[in-house]
Amino acid sequence: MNAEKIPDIIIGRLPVYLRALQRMADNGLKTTSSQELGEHVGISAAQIRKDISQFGEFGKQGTGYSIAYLLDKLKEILKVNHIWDVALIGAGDMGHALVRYQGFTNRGFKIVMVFDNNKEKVGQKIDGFSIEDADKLAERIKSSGIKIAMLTVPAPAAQSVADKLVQAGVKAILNYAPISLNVPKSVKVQYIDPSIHLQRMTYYL
Amino acid sequence: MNAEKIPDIIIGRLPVYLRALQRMADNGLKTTSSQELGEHVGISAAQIRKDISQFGEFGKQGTGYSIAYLLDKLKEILKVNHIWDVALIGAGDMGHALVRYQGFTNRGFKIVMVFDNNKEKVGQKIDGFSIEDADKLAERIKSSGIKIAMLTVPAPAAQSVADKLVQAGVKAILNYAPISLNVPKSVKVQYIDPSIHLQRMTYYL
DNA sequence: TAGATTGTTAATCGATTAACAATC
DNA sequence: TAGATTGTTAATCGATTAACAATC
Repeated sequence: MNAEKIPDIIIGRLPVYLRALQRMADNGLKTTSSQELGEHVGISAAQIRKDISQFGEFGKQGTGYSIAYLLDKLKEILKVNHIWDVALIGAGDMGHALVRYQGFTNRGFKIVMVFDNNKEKVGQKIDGFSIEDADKLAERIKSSGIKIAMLTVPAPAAQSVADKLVQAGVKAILNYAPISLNVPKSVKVQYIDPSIHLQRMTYYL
Repeated sequence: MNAEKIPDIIIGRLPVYLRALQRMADNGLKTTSSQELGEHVGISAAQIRKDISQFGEFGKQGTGYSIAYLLDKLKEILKVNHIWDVALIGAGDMGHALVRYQGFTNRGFKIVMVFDNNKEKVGQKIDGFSIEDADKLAERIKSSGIKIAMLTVPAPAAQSVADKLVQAGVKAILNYAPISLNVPKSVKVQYIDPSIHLQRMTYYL
């Protein structure tokens, strides 16, 4: 693997390649080419080759890429060749939907704790495990060594919860609250806000 | 407004500015500067000024931007100064969460139809309105003139539903299914896949 | 072998930043 | 006025594409 710094924009495309390759594997395909993969994900073949080649020589001239091998390599690069425990904060509708979501299985993640600050919800069960008191969040996350959290609390609460998560050692936050979070540079944040995504498209309508 | 083509990457930042400005307005602030706005959203002041200046001269030297005025202008540019009707396809957990989501109000969107292909779900109510039969999707969307859809169906069904949506005149799809969609260039797609977002961060852990 | 496809280089294209005159 | 901040230009930086030798 290349020791130089890989641009974040390339890292951002790798999960998309991974998802498409997994789909091909599920369909029983054994090999693919940058051309074919590119058609699936809507990215040029040249760019796919360039992206992949940042990490090693995983293809073969003439025949392309072994899907199984490239899958392994991408999982290793993205560190999803093992399962990450994830904490979820906010047991509202969105939190419930994420707890029940089947799409984390086989993609490297598992929700193992759910918190809410509403005392009436604490102790209730979602899909088998109990909602815990948000007051215990820092302590529980720190002692369990969890590095990834998903934030599905209302916007006004998001920053203060994020501060606690950072304090507890969380290094990656998937933020569903519609607000930009202020965190140290060592902590990564990804944003999911359906209104933002929709507004990105209405310009073109 | 500038007639030249605005890069998509700039369009993508405008909703983030809009969200931050709305928050400032809600907090009673009247004016802001590119510096201050930049600190809120994590973008350089120079870039914010450059982005905004693509569309006109909305600021004043010495005092910055009127928040109310810039909000109006951004809403106008993004065409969210009126409410768009949205169709939702897939009444699973995620679909339910989106129907109940409060975050579309005041941001330009309203879900007005929900479809599912499960005949047992058809006719059931979510938050006051009935789940409709997915067989009627094309017809209903076409006759209502809806241009925006949210897709919360399982991955294997997503492409064929997307084809029907395109056929029915939909021009913007917010896709929650974990698969890249193939659509004509005139149709915009935005992707929300929590596993993809998480995998984008694990590289750095 | 002949055909296909990689990995990589160089050229092009596009985005970001720094700096500052204009001006509120 | 003096200070602040915009809009814009030029310089820098970074990403994408095209092309092709290497080679399976």
